[in-house]
Amino acid sequence: MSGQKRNATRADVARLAGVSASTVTYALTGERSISDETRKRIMDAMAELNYTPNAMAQGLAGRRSGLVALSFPVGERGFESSDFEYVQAATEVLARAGYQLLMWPNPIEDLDSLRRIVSQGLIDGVVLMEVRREDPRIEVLQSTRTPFVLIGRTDNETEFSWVDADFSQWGPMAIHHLAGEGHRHIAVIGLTEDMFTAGYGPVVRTEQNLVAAAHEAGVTLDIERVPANIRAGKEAMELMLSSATPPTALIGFNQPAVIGAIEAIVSRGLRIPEDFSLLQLGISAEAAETTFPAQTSIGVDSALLATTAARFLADQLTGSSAEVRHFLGDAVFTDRGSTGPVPRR
Amino acid sequence: MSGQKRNATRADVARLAGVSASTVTYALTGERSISDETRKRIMDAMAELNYTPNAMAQGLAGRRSGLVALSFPVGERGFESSDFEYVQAATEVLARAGYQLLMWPNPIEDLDSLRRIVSQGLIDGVVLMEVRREDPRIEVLQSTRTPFVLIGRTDNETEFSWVDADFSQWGPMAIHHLAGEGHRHIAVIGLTEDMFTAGYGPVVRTEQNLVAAAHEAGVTLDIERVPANIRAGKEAMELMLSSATPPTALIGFNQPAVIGAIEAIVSRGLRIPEDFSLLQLGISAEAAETTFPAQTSIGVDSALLATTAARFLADQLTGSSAEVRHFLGDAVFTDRGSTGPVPRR
DNA sequence: CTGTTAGCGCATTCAG
DNA sequence: CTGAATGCGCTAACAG
Repeated sequence: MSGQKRNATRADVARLAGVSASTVTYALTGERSISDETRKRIMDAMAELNYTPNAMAQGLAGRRSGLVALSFPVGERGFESSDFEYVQAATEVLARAGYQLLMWPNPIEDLDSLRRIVSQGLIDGVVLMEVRREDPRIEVLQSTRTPFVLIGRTDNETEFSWVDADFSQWGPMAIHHLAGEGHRHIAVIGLTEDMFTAGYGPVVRTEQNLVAAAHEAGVTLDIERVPANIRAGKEAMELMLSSATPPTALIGFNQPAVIGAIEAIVSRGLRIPEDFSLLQLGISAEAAETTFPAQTSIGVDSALLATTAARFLADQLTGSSAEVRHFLGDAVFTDRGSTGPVPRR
Repeated sequence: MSGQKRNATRADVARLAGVSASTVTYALTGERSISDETRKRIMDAMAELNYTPNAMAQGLAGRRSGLVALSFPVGERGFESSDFEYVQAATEVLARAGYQLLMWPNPIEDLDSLRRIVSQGLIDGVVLMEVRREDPRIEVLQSTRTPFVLIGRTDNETEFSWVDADFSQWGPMAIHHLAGEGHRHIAVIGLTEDMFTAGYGPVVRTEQNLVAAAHEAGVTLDIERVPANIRAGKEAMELMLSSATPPTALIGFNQPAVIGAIEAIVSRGLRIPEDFSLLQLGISAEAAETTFPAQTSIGVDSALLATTAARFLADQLTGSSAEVRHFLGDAVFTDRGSTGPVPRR
């Protein structure tokens, strides 16, 4: 048992196959034609030696590492169960383009680490998640000339490629659905403004469009903006339900608060959806199905967003498209049975 | 505007500082002593040129890449909100040891990709999450001689380093707490057996210890094992509550099912904790606080586990400890107000 | 305390 | 269709 100390190198393969080292490279890349005969010998030798090209050497000699980083600042809001859809979809698309996706968990503020890792020549491109309206990571990537794509938008929408949900559709779709069921007085539980402005830029428009659509449909809105916690949602809902003309439906855009709202609704003896309709915006499937009752929702196809972002980046990296590209994902309605016709009184 | 085409190299720094190239390296690593005078000149030159060592070249020439992969098969159960604690803690510990943590999202079954990435010489070590009782990734890592540490245990506990929760403490701690509040008849909602055996190895012991502790404390147990979904939990709880001698407390080890159980409890008009006590095992803080009411729980300090795992691996990588090491994290009780004294009838 | 010299494993000219 | 020669940027002996 000598124990193979080191991995086989290209030279080992060349020797065993009886060809020159560069021929092995060409057999691998297909950059120039090779006789079937020699190719087979080389393939056999590679298999026998269990050869894997050394990524460092490839990276040094060539210009690319084959690595793409997904900047996923986990501290930003923790993980959401749906996030894995993004990751899986992006991983797959990039793999087909010859790139490995690695998740970079460091916080948005950790710009030094980001600058370091992209300056090191380790990373060919970056996909940014949890994008803020003004995102400091962008300057780092631009100044290091690193290709990148955003999942989300900054205030500056034109300069770089991004994909995002088309929030403008959400409000009208929600109103249309509930108004269609006869609801005329609808409660809205959103986020407090500071949450909005912090990073959730385009989301602000959701509410604007929602208000406009309500006007148009002749629906009265009772809007509460509360912090993202259960208690706040419960209190807000109790308040609205105890008004002289209580709402018959709730549009939520604040997951924890809606859980509190459900509690308030149920503890009043109201059944969902028979007595009260519930519709939530922008919630992951798992989160929507983890409450009781499950929540009918309007959101975006996360996997589609991620796939598109990955394709944008891959095209940029392979040079097949250098232009700035944008993509707005359509709103997706998912019926989980929490809405119904307005109750007859 | 010439536009700096390429990044500055070590040679550029050496030239500007008027020293030899290797001296620059030593100034960086501190592997040998350097006069303050020259060090300063070198540092200045690096700053002026905005120099960052090329990771590929470092990796090729040296033996290490400085990269550690966290095998985090996201498809396994999606993300849990608490997972980011693992990641952050491990990232930090490894950063201090000079390693960058990257998350590797590919599925457990994707052994080819795993083999490829570790054979490429890109990855110095691996931390495995979502460990199964028989985990195929281990063979790949062993055969490629890649250092690794498990978060979780396999059936084979002795051969490799791991960290894990000390599940054996959970049952007794739960019984002790509830018995101390006077509860004598306790419901248990666990997972169906196939879920156990699939991957959740040591967890089986949790129930064994729980049963033993109940015997000792003179507590009667009503155990239901159900699939991990809301409906199953609701039905199980309704069944148990409608028995002749209904339980006064619930120990849950099945997050979705407990949500259903809460629904069943509340809809009977029972208040938590005044009329009924609820205690859940192994739940993340966020999940526990996202339900209404929040759930008192017994679990493990995830960050501590991750920190320890990272330290084990770092020691292995830096050679400061080659031995196999194990760590069992103590049970942690977190009171969120869902348990109380048994109601007087 | 500092400089010189070999490679690390591979991609890519350049020749044939 | 194939081989030989250079160099990617750096580490680590080896020499002072």
